[in-house]
Amino acid sequence: MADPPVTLKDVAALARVHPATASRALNPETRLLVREDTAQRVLEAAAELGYRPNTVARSLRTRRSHSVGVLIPDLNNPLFPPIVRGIEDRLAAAGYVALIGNTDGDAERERMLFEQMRARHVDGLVLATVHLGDPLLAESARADLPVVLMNRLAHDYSLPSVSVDNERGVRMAVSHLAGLGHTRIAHIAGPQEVSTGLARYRGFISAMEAHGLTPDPELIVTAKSFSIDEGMRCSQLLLQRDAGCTAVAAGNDMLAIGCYAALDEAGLACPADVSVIGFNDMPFIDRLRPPLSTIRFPHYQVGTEAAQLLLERIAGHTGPVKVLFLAPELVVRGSTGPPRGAAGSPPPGGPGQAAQPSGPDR
Amino acid sequence: MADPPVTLKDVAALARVHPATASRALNPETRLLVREDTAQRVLEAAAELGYRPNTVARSLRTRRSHSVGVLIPDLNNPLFPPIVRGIEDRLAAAGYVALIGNTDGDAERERMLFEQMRARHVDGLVLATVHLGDPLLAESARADLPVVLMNRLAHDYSLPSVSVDNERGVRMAVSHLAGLGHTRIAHIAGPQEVSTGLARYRGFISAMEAHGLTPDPELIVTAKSFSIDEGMRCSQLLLQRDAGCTAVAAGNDMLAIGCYAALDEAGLACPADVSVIGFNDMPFIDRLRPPLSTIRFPHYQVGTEAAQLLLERIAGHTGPVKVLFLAPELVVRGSTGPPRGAAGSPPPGGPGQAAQPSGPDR
DNA sequence: CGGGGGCAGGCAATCGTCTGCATTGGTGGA
DNA sequence: TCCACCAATGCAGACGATTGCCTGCCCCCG
Repeated sequence: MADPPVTLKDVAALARVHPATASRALNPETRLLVREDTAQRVLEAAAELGYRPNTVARSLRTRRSHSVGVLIPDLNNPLFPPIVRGIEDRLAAAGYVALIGNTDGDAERERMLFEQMRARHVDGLVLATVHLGDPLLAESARADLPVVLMNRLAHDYSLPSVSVDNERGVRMAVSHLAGLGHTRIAHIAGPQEVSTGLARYRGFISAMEAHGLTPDPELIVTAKSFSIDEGMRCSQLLLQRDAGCTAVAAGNDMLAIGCYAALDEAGLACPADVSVIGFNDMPFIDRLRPPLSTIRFPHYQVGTEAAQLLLERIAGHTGPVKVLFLAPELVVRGSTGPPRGAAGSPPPGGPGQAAQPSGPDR
Repeated sequence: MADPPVTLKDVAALARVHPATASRALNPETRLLVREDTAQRVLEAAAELGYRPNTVARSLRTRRSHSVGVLIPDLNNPLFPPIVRGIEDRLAAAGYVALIGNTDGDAERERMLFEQMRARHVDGLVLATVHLGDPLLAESARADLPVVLMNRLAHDYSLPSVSVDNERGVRMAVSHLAGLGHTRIAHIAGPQEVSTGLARYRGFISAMEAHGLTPDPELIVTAKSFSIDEGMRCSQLLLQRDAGCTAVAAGNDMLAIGCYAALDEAGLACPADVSVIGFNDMPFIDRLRPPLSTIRFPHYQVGTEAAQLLLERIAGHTGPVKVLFLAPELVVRGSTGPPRGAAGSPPPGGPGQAAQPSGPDR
């Protein structure tokens, strides 16, 4: 019933050559070691039999699995699907596949998955889960396992990584709000143990100062995680303090969603009472009411670039470490407007307005 | 620099046994062939050296890759991340990994990915992309490759599959709308080449009849794909026809989002002018304004069950084919209410109301 | 006419693990 | 005392592809 698997030996037999010759003929790298007509004969034989090389055997011999591990916090976070697709697409083009692992932010799970990946002899790793000073990095180095960081960075710049320019993104957000006339701008910061949370917090501080505004500690709350619940909790805190904030720059879109919920609950209107701006431009975030103004970055491209960098390391490119920062972009939608009673510029865009190229942020 | 990899031979040497014995001691299945104390010695040696079996070599020998292929249309469709996580989690518990492939609805891409999977000697496949009468199914059968269908079904019930009870789900939606007093209920049907689109369409027809309502062809539009754009196009068509519809049962949530956009554009309010109900209860769909009423089904569980079924087939369970239908559930949110001017029952729920157990749908 | 050189392709080892079969040593029964 | 038998372990051959090395063979030049 099941077809007997076709092996290299079968192909060789049909082409009347030694398996070794067949192997060489089939491999583009070594084809030139074989006479043109012989190679042709082998190729035909392979086609006729429907030969498919056994990747497993090949891997054993060449010590290349042509697979890479990808560790992310949670695929359910809408941020990741596009990134993962970027990775997978780029990898597929090079004959690689990705093994996805979800850590759920749990260090133990992360370690377990890491072991799993090693056992499967992945040729490299893309890590989106790294905490500042993660022990996995040292271990990967010891094992000579190429690693690329994504989205988050290690504390030094010693590893290839792809990330968005978080500082710059937040500056764009703050500039936008300040330009609308806001002065009491709050920040819901992400967790400070991960580089994105930290970078955006720093960006916020420096952007405020650059605009001659003093960041008020009363107006800064730090979330324990990038989640809707935490966004809500932090926003409630902010509202309770009653420090007169008219705009909120959230650490990411999830936190912004939580902020929406808190405003709703408090009977406040967005953007009439409080403007909100997010970060990431998650898929479907433009379908909220009001559509969320946010900082976009090219998710898919983060994935492709990360894969590209990793493939280069795997191929043995040993040049200087590349650290890529992709440019963020301000997307003005309906959640940001001038503060109540301001005689300033009119709201720059209604719902559904097209993205606006990056504003004057430096 | 790089650690020399620890092999079975190394472990055997340290434990002063033959590699074969070490192998048997390490494998729970065969451990009882080895004397207790010997096994213990081997285990200790393995632990001391940090031995990790080479999965590649093992696969070559046992012809089990401990990996399965998962073909889905597009990971960016929010429906899939939870399902994929379900699959991955269940598989991981059994020592398997998933290779994800995105077909983008393209038959050629699908075929290519299928070949890729076969080349990698996956032990089985989970297919969420099957078109009615897909040739891949025959091919998998020829290759003795276990297959589980997900979300969509083949036209006969000859393959293990996991799916939601679509007919019943739509009946629940229609019952809900009819119960609110709607009689002019439209349906935006999904593509009829895939079983979900077809089943929901049929469910709609029969549900209407069950409520003594005649389904008006004027009020039924078929989308070419489950996308926002198509939902918008179909809704516009519906509104142009001006056939007096007061409620729309969309083939899925994406189509419903498109419907929102079309209503917006036409200056109509939901649910005051037109009620809308979706299908799937996608993540974040409850954050729309108004929050979308919809039919929920347990995404994650679809994934775990599919993985479970596949693992059973892989393990050689050869019993009767299981076809699983998971129960849908009506989730009433803010997008459905009584038709304008109806003196009927008050709207059953405001925004954010909790899910309501399945209504009287039969 | 002899030897050097280069091209094609064959030979065989190897990657690390598993497993059918052979071998050992010990035990119990006739 | 001898043999049959069992349990525990060793042996060696796969699994399928790759690759360093070697052998022919032909050609060219001296």
